[in-house]
Amino acid sequence: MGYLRIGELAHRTGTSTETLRFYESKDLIVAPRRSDAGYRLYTQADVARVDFIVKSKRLGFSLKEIEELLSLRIERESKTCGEVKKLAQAKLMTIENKLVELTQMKSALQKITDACCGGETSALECTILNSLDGVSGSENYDSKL
Amino acid sequence: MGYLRIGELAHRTGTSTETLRFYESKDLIVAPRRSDAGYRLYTQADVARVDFIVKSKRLGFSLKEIEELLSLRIERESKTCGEVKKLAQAKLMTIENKLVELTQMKSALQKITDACCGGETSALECTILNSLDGVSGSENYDSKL
DNA sequence: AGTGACCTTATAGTGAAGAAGAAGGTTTGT
DNA sequence: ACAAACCTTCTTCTTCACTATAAGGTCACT
Repeated sequence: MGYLRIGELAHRTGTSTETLRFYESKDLIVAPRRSDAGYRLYTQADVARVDFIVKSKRLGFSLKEIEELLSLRIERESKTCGEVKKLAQAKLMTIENKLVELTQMKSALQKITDACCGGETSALECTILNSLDGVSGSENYDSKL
Repeated sequence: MGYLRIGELAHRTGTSTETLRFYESKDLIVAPRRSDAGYRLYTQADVARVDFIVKSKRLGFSLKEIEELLSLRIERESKTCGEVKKLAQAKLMTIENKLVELTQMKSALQKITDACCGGETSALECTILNSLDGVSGSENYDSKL
């Protein structure tokens, strides 16, 4: 009891059974235990894991990057603690960069909605690019790890 | 003078000439004026536009969504002001959602790096999924416009 | 016993976003 | 004048992330 079959997991995470099998083949989700008939049986932990994958995808991470994020774990006795920390910090920088860029985009969009239909005082022309004026041109950002 | 050829624009934006022609074919960048020989001649405005495209891609927007963002412009006499505002607000919500999720991810990663190698007090096991514990399971987020 | 909704593997196909290559014209430096 | 480094269009190829199809097994219900 308490186990989910693949269709139910797909439903709960907004994915599809094909996608879930695909993720398993890519080692993004651990191969779950099987029923006598060979059906995949998932747990709540799998729901959380798939939710994380879906979220991360929305944020522009590739499946490869998501695998890296999911593999981040500190274990006692781990010999690779330094590596974990290094990778985690690299990911943190990536995320902080995304946060900055998203925030810029947000304020640009807000400028547009604020100027729009707020009365007859609206600008002659306002675009998202104009709204971003003076906010970082090309800043030679390098996302390579 | 002042014009860039396609190679230079590619270099400045961290893209490639093929990518820029591809974006033009997809109407993400406006077909620029040509030299007598037929070479594309770009301006600073094009640099900003391509920079925006590159940034937006990093944030997980598809080329189709980026086209929508770029088409957002308020013009005086515009008959579609209401639509502009509606679309801009929808995009704003998408962005705010991304901001929330990124922020959660950031603090989860920070938990990991903080716990890691800070001494012998590190947790038995800390993963990004554990760090996200209690922070929104599946929240039925619907990104459809 | 049969039907329909589920599940299995394996293989092939799709769409997005480029990347690579062919065949040729242009520009710049020496 | 000629080579190197640009540029042009057009067509084909690749990678990623699914998506669909085929052929069959399982489960619950009537």
